[in-house]
Amino acid sequence: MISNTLDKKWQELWAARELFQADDYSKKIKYYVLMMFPYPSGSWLHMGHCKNYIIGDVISRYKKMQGFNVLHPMGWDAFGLPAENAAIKNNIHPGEWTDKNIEVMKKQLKKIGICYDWSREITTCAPDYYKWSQWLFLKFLEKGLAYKKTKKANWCPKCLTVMANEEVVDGVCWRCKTEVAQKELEQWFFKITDYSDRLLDDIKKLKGWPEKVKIMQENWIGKSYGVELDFKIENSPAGEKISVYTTRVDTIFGVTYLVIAPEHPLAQKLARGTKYEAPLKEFAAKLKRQSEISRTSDLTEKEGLFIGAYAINPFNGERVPVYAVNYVIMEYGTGAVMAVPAHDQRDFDFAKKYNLPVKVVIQKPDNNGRPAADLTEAYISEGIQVNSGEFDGKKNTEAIALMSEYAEKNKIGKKTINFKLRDWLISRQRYWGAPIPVIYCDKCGIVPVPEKDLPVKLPFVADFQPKGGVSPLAAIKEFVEVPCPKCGGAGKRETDTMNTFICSSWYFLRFCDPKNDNAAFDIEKIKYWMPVDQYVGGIEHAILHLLYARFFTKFLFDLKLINFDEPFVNLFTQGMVLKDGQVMSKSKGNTVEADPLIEKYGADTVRGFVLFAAPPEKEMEWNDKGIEGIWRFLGRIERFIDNTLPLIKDAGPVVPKQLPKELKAFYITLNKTIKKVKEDVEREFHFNTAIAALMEFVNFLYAFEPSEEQKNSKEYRALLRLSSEDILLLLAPFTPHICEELWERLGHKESIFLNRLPEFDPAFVIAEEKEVPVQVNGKLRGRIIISAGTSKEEALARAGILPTVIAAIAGKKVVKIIYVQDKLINWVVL
RNA sequence: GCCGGGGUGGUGAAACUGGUAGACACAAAGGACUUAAAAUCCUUCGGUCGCAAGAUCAUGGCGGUUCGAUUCCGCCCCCCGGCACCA
Repeated sequence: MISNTLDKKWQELWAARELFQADDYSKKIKYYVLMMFPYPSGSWLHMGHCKNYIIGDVISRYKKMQGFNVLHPMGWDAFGLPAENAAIKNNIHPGEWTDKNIEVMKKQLKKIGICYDWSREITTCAPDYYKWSQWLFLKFLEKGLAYKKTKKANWCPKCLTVMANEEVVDGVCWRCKTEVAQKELEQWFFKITDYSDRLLDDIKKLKGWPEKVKIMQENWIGKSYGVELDFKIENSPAGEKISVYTTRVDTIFGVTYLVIAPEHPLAQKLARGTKYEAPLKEFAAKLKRQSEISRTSDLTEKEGLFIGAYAINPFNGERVPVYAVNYVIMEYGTGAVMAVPAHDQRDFDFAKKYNLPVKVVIQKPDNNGRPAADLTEAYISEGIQVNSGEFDGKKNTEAIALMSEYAEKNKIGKKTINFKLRDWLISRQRYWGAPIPVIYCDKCGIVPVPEKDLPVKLPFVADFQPKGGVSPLAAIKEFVEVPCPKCGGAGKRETDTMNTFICSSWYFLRFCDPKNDNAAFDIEKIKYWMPVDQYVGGIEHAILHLLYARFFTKFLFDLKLINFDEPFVNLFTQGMVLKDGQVMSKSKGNTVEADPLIEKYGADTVRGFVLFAAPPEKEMEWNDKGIEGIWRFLGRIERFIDNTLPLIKDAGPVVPKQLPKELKAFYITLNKTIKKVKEDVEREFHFNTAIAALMEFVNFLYAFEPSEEQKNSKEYRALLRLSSEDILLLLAPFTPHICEELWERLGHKESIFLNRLPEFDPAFVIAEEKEVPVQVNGKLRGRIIISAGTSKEEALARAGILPTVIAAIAGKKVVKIIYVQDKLINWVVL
């Protein structure tokens, strides 16, 4: 009876009754559960996707059955390169390709019984959505947080566009895995670095986020406390100084040379006109050709050359040579570093190679004045200052503070904070994205497109291939050539489009008010629905999307457009589905499609199996061996209810206090099951053990044999009916179709989802009889069954007569008896 | 290298604050029903010894704390994820 016909029947009824539509401003408490919306890639849904949406669906239905006003929307992150590539390959418009894919995916989501409020569906490539993405861009521009600059940017030679640092993973493009190159280009940036501190500090507020994700964000932001110190250049008529940044000012007396990035303007300037000029130029040129990854990999051998200059250590006046090296990068700190080979591994490696002196200034606590020649590696741990003038004898951890103060007082340096986080590069040289709404005018400069002219619609183009670092839009004359909105003179439209992460940085807000033509969203609706109570998605977005979404939220909070500054209260990152040890994905060709399984077993079995196989946060290696187990389980429930239907059709309510002993134990088993299922779901979504508890209960029902006189008693019949109903209610979020169906067979006219989950009766969750393990010296020697609350004396008496216990104690001296009421008895003997 | 998370039967996994290790399933074996098969129902199912009662070993390895450790502590091995010349 479990079948696709059944799936279809209920899916249609749910849709027709608008059962899962969220109600703005309902008096019920709201609950916003959101899945990271997908890119409509057109691949048939595979089990990896399904797991994700099934988890969200269970949460959504469960919350609904707890009486919440649930918002569970779905949309499409529909701008992006695959659509464009498909367009180039198959000569189909990206929009058309995207729409088709959305249709397919939507149908599939419905087929596994996911209940979204489809009336709120949004598509980021639709003008009524990207109009507001553009509007948000203008807000950033207005506040000075969007700016243009020329910078060496990450360039993907395959996608033919630039990308943000966050999109470069292990030196390759996160999407196409091509090695990323560097290209000097003028680009649009969002000043996310203005929010570095808040993005970092507010991680504390994210109590409902996995520790792992928070740590990843923290590392990405990469805040460090240090000192910037000025080293004067010896014999420099212009009074040049090299500024270095260090987090280890305590090692300043150990500086034996300075290292500077070869592209540092000062390096070039100091070498000018000397015999070092030419080699330095060559060295810099060589590094420029090298990709960022091979340059900054710590496997790359350290290389460098003396540039002919000496610098003076501001602490002790020592004269040290300046080297241009490959291991210092211009983008971080000041682009120059003081080298302390004794206490920094990189400097140590370099010093060994070029025979530079090593001077120990931090002594290991357990080692008296170890000579530098002895060091086989840098000593980077804590210790005591030596060879450090007036700071000798101090703990280095204390010296850091003292020496920072000293530097500030003597005006040779200042305390500085550095971040690894860089500004977000948001322009892309591609067609299928939201056009950046600005116009260039020779007279007025960069002019924002007036709000009334939004959206700047993507024009229809024939050739989607980007050319020479510019978007295909640049070839559309009608698009590019527009009058300047300010002076009316000749203007040129920006042809870059926005990074798609912009569209996904605020979509959760649009779901609260998806049809608004006058604003991105209405503040009152936002106040009602936001923040998202439960966000669910893949760990792969731990930095990219989640950091950007937090940034947008804080920006909108500052504009007073929203009333909270963190978007997601709870975050759940589900484990990926693997096949042959690899993430399931279309490009790898290792997908297991959901469709055939749904055809064979129905949606409920597929859902149940995915949930039962492992806890949801854990990654699972796909194997459909176990699917029969869920199929049988659902069959057992159906048969049980069908078979007992004559007995329970008109059964009355259970009156717990009047139950005879045997049935009371039955009732307690039911209550314990309710408690366990709800606890497991509410404690980190452990659906697997919740389902196992229900299986156990069903097994109990099959095994239970009432006595002759109870068989047809009204108490027994009431208990059977209650059990059947509670099983269905508890199981409904997991396997909704069969539960609806059986609920109906029990005689209910309304959807099961309009009912509350059962509550357990706290007076009936403790079994009256307990099996207690009996140990001798912690080793299990037997078990006794006692009624709850049996006294210590009686329990010991009962346990003490067990032959195994007598044998184990015989001839030994009893030292102690451990007794835990109703739980454990343990004799300690010598 | 650093930071996270793991390592439990043939398999997926349970064991929530230290208290009966392996719940619940899959696979396997046997049985019942059936002309037969499927479906269903019942039984067995970590290793070794034993007819059995039971004994003994067993949660990556070695130690420690404890009456008692999958759980706490120390050291080590392996796997997965993240970060990584960031000064």
